Amino acid sequence: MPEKSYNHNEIELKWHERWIADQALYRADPTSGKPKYYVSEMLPYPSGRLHMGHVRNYSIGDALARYMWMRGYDVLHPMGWDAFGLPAENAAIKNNRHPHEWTMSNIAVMKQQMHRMGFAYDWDREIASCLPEYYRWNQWFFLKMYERGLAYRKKALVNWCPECATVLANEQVIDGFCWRHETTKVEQRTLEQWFLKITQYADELLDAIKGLEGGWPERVLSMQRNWIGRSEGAEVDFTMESTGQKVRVFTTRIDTIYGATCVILAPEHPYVAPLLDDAGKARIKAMIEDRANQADEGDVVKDGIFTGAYALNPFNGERVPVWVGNFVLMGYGTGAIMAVPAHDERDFEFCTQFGISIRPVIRPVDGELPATVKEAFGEYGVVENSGEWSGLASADARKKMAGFAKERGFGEAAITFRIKDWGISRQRYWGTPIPFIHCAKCGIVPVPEIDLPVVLPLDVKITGKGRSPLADHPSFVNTTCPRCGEPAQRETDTMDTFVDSSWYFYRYCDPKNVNGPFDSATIAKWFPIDQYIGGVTHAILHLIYSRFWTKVMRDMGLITNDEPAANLFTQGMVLGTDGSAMSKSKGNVVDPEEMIGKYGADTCRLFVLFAAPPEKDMPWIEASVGGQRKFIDRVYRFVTRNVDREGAAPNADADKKAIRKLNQTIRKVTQDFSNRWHFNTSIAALMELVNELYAAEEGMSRQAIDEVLPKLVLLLAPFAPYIAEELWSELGRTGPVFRQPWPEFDEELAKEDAAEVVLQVNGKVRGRILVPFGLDKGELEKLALADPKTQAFFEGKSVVKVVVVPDKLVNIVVK
RNA sequence: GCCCGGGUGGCGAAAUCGGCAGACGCAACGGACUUAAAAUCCGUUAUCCGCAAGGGUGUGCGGGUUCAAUUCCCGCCCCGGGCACCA
Repeated sequence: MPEKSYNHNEIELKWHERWIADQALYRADPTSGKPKYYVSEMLPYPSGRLHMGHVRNYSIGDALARYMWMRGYDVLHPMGWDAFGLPAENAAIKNNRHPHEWTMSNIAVMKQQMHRMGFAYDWDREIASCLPEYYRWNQWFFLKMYERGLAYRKKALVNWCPECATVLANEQVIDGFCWRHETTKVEQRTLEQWFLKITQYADELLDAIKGLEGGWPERVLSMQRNWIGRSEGAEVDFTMESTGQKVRVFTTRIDTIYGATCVILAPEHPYVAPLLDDAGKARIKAMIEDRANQADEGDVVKDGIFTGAYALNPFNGERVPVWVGNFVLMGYGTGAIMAVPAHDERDFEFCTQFGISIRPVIRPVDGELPATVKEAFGEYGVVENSGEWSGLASADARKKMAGFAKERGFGEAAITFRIKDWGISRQRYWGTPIPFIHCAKCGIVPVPEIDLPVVLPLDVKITGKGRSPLADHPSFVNTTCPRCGEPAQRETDTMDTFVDSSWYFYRYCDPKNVNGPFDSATIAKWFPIDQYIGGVTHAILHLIYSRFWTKVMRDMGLITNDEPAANLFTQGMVLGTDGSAMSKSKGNVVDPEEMIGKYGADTCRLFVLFAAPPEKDMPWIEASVGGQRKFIDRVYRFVTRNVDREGAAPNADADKKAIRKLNQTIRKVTQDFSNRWHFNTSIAALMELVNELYAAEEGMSRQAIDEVLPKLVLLLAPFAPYIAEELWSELGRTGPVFRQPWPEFDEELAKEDAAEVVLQVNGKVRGRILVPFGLDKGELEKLALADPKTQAFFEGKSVVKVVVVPDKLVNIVVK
C-alpha cells in the first residue's frame, strides 16, 4: 500500500475552516480558578499584513497558550494592535484611501492571516483600538487626568517631524531623527500642545523597576532607568547684578559652589535675548541651529558668548560673569548652570577655552588642593576655601549647603529627571480627538462626559501635510461652549496612538463594556499580565507609557495592580537573508503567505521556533525551512502507517527503547515549558524521539505503538497545531487536540538501564564503563581503577587522588 | 565615556547547578532503492597527524582558581544595543 503523504494545503485548510466555524474553542473563561493572561504585542506593518516578525512573536505566545490550555488553565491571549494609527494614515494617504476604511480592511486581512497561521486567537473579542467606542474611553481617561492635573496644555518647545507633519514625543525621536522616518531630521518648534504629566510618576516608575527584576529582561530595565534618568542635587538662585532677577541653576554638586566662576545659560534661556544686541542675537540663533544640526553627533564643539552681565553667588556674594553656552540644555534642569571648571570636565573645557578663571575647592581625602588645575577633579573629596563649609566631606556638605539655601530662601534640594512630560498632541486626523473646546470667553473647556465620544468625521480630505485635516472641517470645529453656550471651536489635535496602546490589554478583558473602560472585578481576575511578549523596540516607548497608565488607573481606584505585566519577554528579530533586519527598503522581506503556501503554516511555525532560542535574533534561511517540513512529513508517515498496523510480537528491547525515549521526551519538553522557553531544544528532542521511533519501528508491539502515537501527537500540538489535529483525528480521537490533557512522564520508564560513567585521567576522557545506578563511591573507584583501557594511561605513575561523581564520572589524578 | 547583551564547526545552534564540547537541524559527501531523476531510507561529517589502531589540538585573546572551566574570577580584544556636554 502506498504511503499517505502530507498535503499541507488540503489538511491545514480543512482544520482552518472547522476552527473558524467553532470559534468558541478558543474562548477563555475568566471565572475559572486558573486564569493566565498572555499578550503578544505585534506592531503591525502599515500595510496591515503579517510579516515574519509577527509570525515569530505569536508562535511563541501561541505555543505557550496551547501548552497552558493542555495544563488546564484558561488562557487569554490577545495580540496588540498598537500604533495602528499613524502608519495606517500614512499608508492610506499613499494609497489614496480613507484611513478608517483602510484600517478596517487591513484588520480583516490580518485576522484572516492570523487564522490561516492556525493561531489560537479568540477572534470574537475585538480590541480595535481605532474604533469610536475605544476613543470614548481614551477621552474619558483624558478628562479624568485633566481633573487630576495630569493633563495640561502649554506652549513649549516640541519636536516636529516634517515628514509626518506632526509633533512627536521625546521617546519618538531617535538620535534627532523621526522614529518612523530614519532620514528625516526632527525640527524644534514652539507650539501650544497637550501633555500628560508622566514626570509626576517618574520616581515611582524608577523605584518600581526593582520589583520587575527577574520578570523583565535586564536590558529593558536598564534602558528605562537610563531614560528616566533621576539625578539628585540642588537648585540655587544666583542674582543678576543689574536687574536683581534670580537665575536658578541646577547642580548635583552644591558643595563646589565656592568654585563657581561663571553662570552659563542655555541659548534658549529667556534671560538671554534681552541682554544681547542684534549681532549677539544672530549668533545665538546660529548656535541653536548648529546644535540642531549636530544632534546626531556625539561631541558638540563648545561655543559661548559673554552676555556682558554679572550675577552674584548667594553663598559668598561673589560677582561672576554670565555666559551663554551651546552645551547647556534648556530642556534639562533649569536651563542654566553654575560653571565650576575645577571640578567638572565640561566646565573646565569651556572655561579654559574662554579664559575664565579656575578655582579648586575640593581636595582628595588624602591629597592637597592643586596650585594650578590641569584637569577637572570630579570626584567627592573634602571641601576647602569655602568659608564656614571648609573641612566638610562632599556628601555632608551637599546636604548641609542645600539645607542652608532653603533656610535662607535662595534654593533647595531638588531632583531632576531626564524624562519629560509626554507630549501627546498630534496634528493628524487618525487618532482619538482630544475632548476639549476653545471658548473665547471661558478658555479651555472640557467636553462634558455625556457628550463623549467626540468622533472623527468621515468626510475629510486627508492630505498629510500641514495641520490636522480636522481644522479644515467646519462642522467638526464649530460648536458651542458647554459652559456659556456661545459659539466656540473644538480642539483639532488628536492623541498620540501610544495612548491607545497604553491600556488596550485592559480593555481586551472586557471589550464590550459600555459603562466604563472595563469592569474592575474582571480586571482583577486577569491582572497583572502573566506574560507580555513583544519586541525590544518598545522598551522606552510603549512599555514606559503603559506602566504610567497603569499607575494612573490605580490611583483612580480602577485597578489594584501596580504594574501591567509581571513578566516581559522580548523576542529577537527575524533577520533577512543578508543578515540585517527585514525591511521593505532593503528588499529582504520574506512574505509569510508565500511561505505558508509553499511549506505550510506548521512548517513556518516550527522553523521560527527551532532556528534559535526565542529571545535571540534569528536569520531566515529558506534552505533550512525544508528541514522542518521533512520532520513533519516523517511524523505524518510514522503515525499514519502505524495507526492500523498489527505490530510485532512483544519485543522487550524495541518497546523498551521506544517507551523510554518517549518518557524522556515528555520530560524534556515539559521542563522547557516550565523553566525557559527554548523551544528549539524542545523541538530537537521531538526529532530525536522520531529518529528513535524510526529505528525501533520494526520491532515495536501494538501495545507500544498505542502508547507512543497519541503522546507523540500531543507533544507536537503546541508547536504544529494543524498536523497535531489531523493526526489526532487519524488516531480516531475527537479534538480539539489543544484541550486534551498534557501527557505525563514516568521517571522510572525514562531511566536508562545503566549509568555510563566517564573515566578520566588527569581530566582527560580515557574510557567509559556501564555500571548500575546508585553504585557507591568506593565500588565505582575500584571499577575505574580496574578498567584496562584506562589503566594504560596511569601505568607506572602514582595515583595522587581519585575524584568520584556517582553515576557520572571518575577522575584519576596521577603524577 | 557610562550601562546592558553577545563571541562555540562550512551555517543555525546544544551543553539548564563546575563534570563526556558540538545534541538537533541545514549544507556537503557516500551507500541502498530506481532504467534515470526526485522523493525516501541508511551512513559519514570540529580540526591536525596517521593506512589504521590511536593520539594531539580546540568554545574571541592572555592569565588565575579547580582533580575538572564554554560555564567561576581578573585583565584585554571584537560585535550588537541603549544612554550621552543631563550639570
